[in-house]
Amino acid sequence: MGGQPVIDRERLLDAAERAIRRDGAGISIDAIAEEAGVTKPIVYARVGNRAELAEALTQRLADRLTEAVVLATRKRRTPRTRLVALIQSNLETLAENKELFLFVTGGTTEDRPQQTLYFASQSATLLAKGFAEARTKAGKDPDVAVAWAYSLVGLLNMVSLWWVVESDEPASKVAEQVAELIWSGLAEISWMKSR
Amino acid sequence: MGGQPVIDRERLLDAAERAIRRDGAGISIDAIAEEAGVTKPIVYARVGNRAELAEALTQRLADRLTEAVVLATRKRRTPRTRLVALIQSNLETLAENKELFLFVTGGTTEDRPQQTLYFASQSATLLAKGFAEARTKAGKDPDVAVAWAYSLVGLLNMVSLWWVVESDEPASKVAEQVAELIWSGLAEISWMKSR
DNA sequence: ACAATATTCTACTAGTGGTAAATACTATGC
DNA sequence: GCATAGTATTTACCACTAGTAGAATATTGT
Repeated sequence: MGGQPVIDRERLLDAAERAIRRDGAGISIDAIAEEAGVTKPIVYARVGNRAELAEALTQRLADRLTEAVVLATRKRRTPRTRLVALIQSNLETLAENKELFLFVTGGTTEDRPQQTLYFASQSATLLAKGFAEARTKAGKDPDVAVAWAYSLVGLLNMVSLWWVVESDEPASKVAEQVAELIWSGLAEISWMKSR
Repeated sequence: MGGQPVIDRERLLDAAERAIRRDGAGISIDAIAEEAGVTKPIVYARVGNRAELAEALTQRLADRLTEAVVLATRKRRTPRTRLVALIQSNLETLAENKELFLFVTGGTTEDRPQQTLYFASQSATLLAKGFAEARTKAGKDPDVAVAWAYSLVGLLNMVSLWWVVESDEPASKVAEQVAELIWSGLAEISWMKSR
């Protein structure tokens, strides 16, 4: 009784990714459906409205990101080199998934801020956990963990966006520069004369 | 020959701000026109399309932001307290202009990433200049300045977004926490065991 | 009064997200 | 083999928005 679905949710998300990669973040649901070889209502039946589509792709991108980061940091020995590797793999992964990144954090969904926060929280919660542990172990207040996590995720996001869209420098160089900031902070160079 | 314009560009931008404050970032151009007591084509004649409107409001918000920061940091003596003041005033100003902030960085304009970068660059170029000077003075490579500037702007943006949308903590507390990270960096607590 | 001209509004197009109702398809019971 | 029940899919539509062309209106110089 009844026909078989012609395409499942994962295939549809694959098609959505392809379409976004090809036509950019401003893609229409119709175009995604066409890429998948079906019509619009199918997309709504499988993945829901545009916000839910963005959410699903956010999940994918976040997974891809943490996977790459884990892979890249695993080989490094010292915390400092792990930090550089983390940043660099972040840059490179987001560059490889540029349009998807822009769709996920930018898309044309009404509740963009929520979307951005959702994307951030995927990475931030992990980080926050690590921070809280490390701070506790170091005998310091672990309360800073959440704020620090969002800080770093925001930092990485913006640097990635800037680098992907505007910079020509190699990822390794930018990663090293940013690592220097995150690692040592601003204390060394006492700037801020008036501004 | 010919009548006087019924409303000038600045008044129109004022009206746009009011409308956004009232109805949120997803506001339509029609609604903005209505708030201004005119019709849509007037908006296009005065400020251009949606992207240009966002750009103009971005400029306003960026100015407001730097003004507040300058005012807040002026009273502080030490670099460290100035940093805290900078962060806190950033948080508070963006909270006061919440919907405008969301419109500017989120809006529903097609080229959102460009828009976000534009907003960021408004603050970042200033910062970058300061960093370059300070680094040179400290005898270190000033090449890091741009990456650092975007890093900090991204950090501030995300922390602000998170704080404005989700956090209940007082601004002063979050500002202090974030300042600690930016000031001293991660070196102290050698985290990053595996992740 | 009248013409020239700037200004504004009305009315429209094109395209989007989203949905309801009609249609095509497939497996089963007889 | 064939009707039938139930599901998958599509067609056709609505509501809304960005953006624009051209009609209508008001103002001012002569």
